[in-house]
Amino acid sequence: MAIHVTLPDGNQLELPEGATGADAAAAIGPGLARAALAIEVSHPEAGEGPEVRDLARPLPDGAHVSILTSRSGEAALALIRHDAAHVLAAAVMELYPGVKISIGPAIEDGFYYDFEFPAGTSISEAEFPAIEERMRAHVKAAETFEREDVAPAQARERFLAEGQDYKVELIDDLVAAASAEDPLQTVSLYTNGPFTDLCRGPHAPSTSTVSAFKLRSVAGAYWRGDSDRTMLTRIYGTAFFSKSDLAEHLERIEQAKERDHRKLGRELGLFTFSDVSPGAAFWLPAGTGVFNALVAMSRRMGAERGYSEVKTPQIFDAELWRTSGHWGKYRENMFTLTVEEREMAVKPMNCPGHCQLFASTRHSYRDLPLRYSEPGLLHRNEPSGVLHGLLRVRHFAQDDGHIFCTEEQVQDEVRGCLEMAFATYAMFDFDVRLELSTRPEQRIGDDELWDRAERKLTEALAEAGLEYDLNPGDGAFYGPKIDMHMTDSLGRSWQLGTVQLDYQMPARFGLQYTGADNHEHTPVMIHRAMFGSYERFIGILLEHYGGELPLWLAPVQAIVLPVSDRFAGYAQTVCEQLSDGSVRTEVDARSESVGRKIRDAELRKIPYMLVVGEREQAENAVSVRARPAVAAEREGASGNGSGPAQDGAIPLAEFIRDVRGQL
RNA sequence: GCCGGAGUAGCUCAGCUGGUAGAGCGCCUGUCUUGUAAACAGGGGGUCAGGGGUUCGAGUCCCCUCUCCGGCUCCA
Repeated sequence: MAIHVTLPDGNQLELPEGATGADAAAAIGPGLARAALAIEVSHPEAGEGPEVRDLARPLPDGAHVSILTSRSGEAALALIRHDAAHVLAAAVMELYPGVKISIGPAIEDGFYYDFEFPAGTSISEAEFPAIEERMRAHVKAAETFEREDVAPAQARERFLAEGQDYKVELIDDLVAAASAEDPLQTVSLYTNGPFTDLCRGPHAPSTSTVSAFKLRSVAGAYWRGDSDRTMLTRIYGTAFFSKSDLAEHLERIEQAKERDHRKLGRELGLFTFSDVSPGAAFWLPAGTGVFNALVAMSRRMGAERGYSEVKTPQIFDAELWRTSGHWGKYRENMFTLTVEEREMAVKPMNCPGHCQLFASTRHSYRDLPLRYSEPGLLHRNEPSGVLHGLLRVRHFAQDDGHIFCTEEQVQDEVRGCLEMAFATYAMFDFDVRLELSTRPEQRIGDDELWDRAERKLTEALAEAGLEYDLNPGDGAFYGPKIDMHMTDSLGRSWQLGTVQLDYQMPARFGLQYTGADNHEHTPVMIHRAMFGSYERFIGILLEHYGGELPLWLAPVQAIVLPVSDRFAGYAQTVCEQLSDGSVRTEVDARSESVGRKIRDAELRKIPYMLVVGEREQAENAVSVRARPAVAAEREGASGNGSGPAQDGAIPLAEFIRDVRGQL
């Protein structure tokens, strides 16, 4: 009997019955046989989707197969990273007798393994060299990964005897998860050298492929992600097929550190942090300038779209938060205080204040939609461990807005929010990805209401012709939402704006409007933000642009550099004329060399450097040096793609006109 | 909040097993009067995160607190 499998090019391969992936590779060619790591098998007729399997497993007749080698991209990398996790566990078990192992998967960019070390043993990066040395020994030994399928009870007994409680729990859960009609027959064990692990697989034939690896960091991680359970020690590492790929990856990480917004914020003099107010940025003048430029943009765009800016208090009686529902669900994250025996809280969001505003007067359906905006200052008492630069703070400002409208208006309003969001993001070169989050398990309101709300969001997305990912169950407890995520220049994803439908809060606050039927109705509330928080958005922008902000956002847009003290007067004139033309300009009047002034301006990433001396003064001109990104944008610039663009002296009036055209 | 690590001048960091705190850059002053990424010289600057302890003596060892960093959990 022979079996037939189909190769990716459509050709059929005939193999003896019982042939394995390795046999298939060998049948195709000896080179491939050597390079093969695993095999992707799918069996469309049997309804079996693609699955990566060990080369040693027999192939089913009629399958479609594809051999994985080091050139198979992410799937192959994930395979050897998982191998590396086993090698790590093997090394750790040898070095630390009594250690308990839990799980060790491949992840994006690498792998980890979670351990419970014996009491009194703690691991730090100082131990990495010793662990890596043991790992290298296992790799050098080219230990084969042997798969064994055994009865769950047998595996359980084995791990129980070894004191591997986490493995026992995993087996128990696997057994429990299987149905009574279809009980779990076997679990698979993989052994490399002295180490055996409960593992679904697959693995490469041997540890020898894991040649370029590095342990990266150590961290705590809760067993099964549950904060009520044991904190395990997680060791992170990464692995590649070649030393050069590894080196390149480590280099990228170093470059990312250079773009860290916390570092850039300090270097560019934008903001600072202090022990006296953890989780809150102190904005320096330059950073405040960036902040205000964004606020101005938000105000302008809001005004163009029928928003009315409002201002509401920072501190409210607890009663308001009881009404909104925050007191019950969110109290731990609010800053509370007692004022003359009244319990009060600093606002963590603006919506209840806006509801209060709405309730302050009577409304007719003719007033709707009513769109309030407020760059509101918020405080949220985030747990200390989660604070992170500008990206996770306790004090921040939101470009917040709330729309009160009739149910019939919801769809148009949601579409309007999406339009505003895309108009906002168009100012930056982001790729924006949308996510629709639907009803969570914990929710208020009946299902009919949720059906309607979700349908309205879906239809608004469809009308706007937007693609989106569905995120079932991730909506807010009061309504479904559309979240907007961006991918930055380093490929990381960040959540920015949000559009949330809320049928609950208006009802809780007893908000009403008089309809055309002369009856009272409850409005629908839409919560929306484009930036999310200004702090977070600026942090993301800094990392995205590596600190080189677009011209219109740069705190200082041009700096005038007189070549000597004699031209300070002319420099001042140039500065004033630019400032009059709304270009944020400074003069570097220090008695320093031009080279020095250029260097300092470059380090501050100031878009335009204007050198002025004898010739410029005589001709009422400036010599322009521009940072590459800005030069590329500016018409007529002589930038050659790399390096700074330098024009000869051009008339000051012409420069001002050009720059204003760019703003 | 949890696990681990760290905190020395404005910044980046050095300071071996305990013996009265150092560099570079920045800053200030003076000289230089500068043509596209760092002129030269001199000077000021630190309760070594804060508090407690051990010791004849603590930046260094121990304990507590705070903050930061890397993760985990969380982000309604």
